[in-house]
Amino acid sequence: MISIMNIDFIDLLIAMAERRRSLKQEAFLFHQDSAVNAVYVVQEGAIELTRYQEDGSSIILQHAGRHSLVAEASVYSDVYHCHAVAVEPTSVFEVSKATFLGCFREDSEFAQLWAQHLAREVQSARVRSEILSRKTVADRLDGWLAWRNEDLPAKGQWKSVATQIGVSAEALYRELAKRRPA
Amino acid sequence: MISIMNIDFIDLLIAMAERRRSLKQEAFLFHQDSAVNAVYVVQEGAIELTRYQEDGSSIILQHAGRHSLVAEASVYSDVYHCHAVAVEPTSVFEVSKATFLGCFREDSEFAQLWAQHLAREVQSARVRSEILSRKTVADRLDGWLAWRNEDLPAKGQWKSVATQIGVSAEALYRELAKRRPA
DNA sequence: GCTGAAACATGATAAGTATCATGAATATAG
DNA sequence: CTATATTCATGATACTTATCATGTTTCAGC
Repeated sequence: MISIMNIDFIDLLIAMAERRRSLKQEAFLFHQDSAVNAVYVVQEGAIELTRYQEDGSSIILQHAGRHSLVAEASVYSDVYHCHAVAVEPTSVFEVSKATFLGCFREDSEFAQLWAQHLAREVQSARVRSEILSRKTVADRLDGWLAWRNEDLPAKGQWKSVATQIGVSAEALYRELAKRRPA
Repeated sequence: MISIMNIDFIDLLIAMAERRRSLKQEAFLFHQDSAVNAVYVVQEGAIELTRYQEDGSSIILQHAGRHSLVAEASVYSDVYHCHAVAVEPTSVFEVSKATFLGCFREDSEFAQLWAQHLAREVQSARVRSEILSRKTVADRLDGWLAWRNEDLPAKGQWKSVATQIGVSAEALYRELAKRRPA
């Protein structure tokens, strides 16, 4: 592949950013049914996307952390199908939808990077599903380790791993203890 | 959006198909580390993508059922990073990678449809993750119902729902029984 | 109308985890 | 260096589900 393809799409988007917005915890980035005018990349903090149904039920669609693109699919919609709320103090980069779609149409390199980004997101989301469909903490941890085999564990970050693999921190500590050599 | 955008990308790919391949159960569609020359859409049956590590561990990357595109991310790779095996008698449509990338470069409508397809896949894979991170059968079923609220349940298909939400069929039947009015 | 296969259904048991509690080890700020 | 918060750690209990067993219903094909 061409060398230019190695640049990260998210970095590219950040470089293209036209604005920056800061949100207090609990503040909305956008509301369900409002018009889609821009795409956002989380600079710091986290945005949670939640869809509410008429019957009152709700479901989380995405938990977008640092350097995540918020609601990729919104690019292809006129209105948002979910609310976006900052779950902690958060700042985001903003690129207008017009700019984004313009680049996509005119710059085939940009289009390629965007598709590549999406394809990878698909892959990692699917892997997460497979990990979460495993029943025991041991199996899920094995899956997590098998997936990101390059960069091993994390120091002081096990708690966040617990969240990722959908188990309580306590259960993960116990599993880790079991694996520690005597 | 333009009306042409409503056509399904998968249907488009099927129409473009240059070949069709039939696989017996357990047959390989491709192997890890072999060159990527084509993309495949499942016509009938199912393909399971599994990645094996040096240490012997493995993880399922995708379970591609009818009308699923197999290993979207392979389009942006020279070699496959996983094995693809038919888990039942399966037939697939084949489109060469060259044709695919050519269309992407020259036909902006095709590119748009491809990105749109990927964005939707990202979304549904993320939703599945959120559902699977819920702990009880009741919560997962609620999530499943909240997600595909349009077309309700399924007749004679509850068992497959059980697989999707990662619970045993028995547990799902019990939950459904609880919800049935006296 | 049979027949075999698959879905549907429900009971009993074992296993694994969430949760609550409580405390030690670390880190971070002042 | 001390205060305070966070991670790390481990125990006990209740709850939920996987699994095995067994039986009923449904339905396509003959």
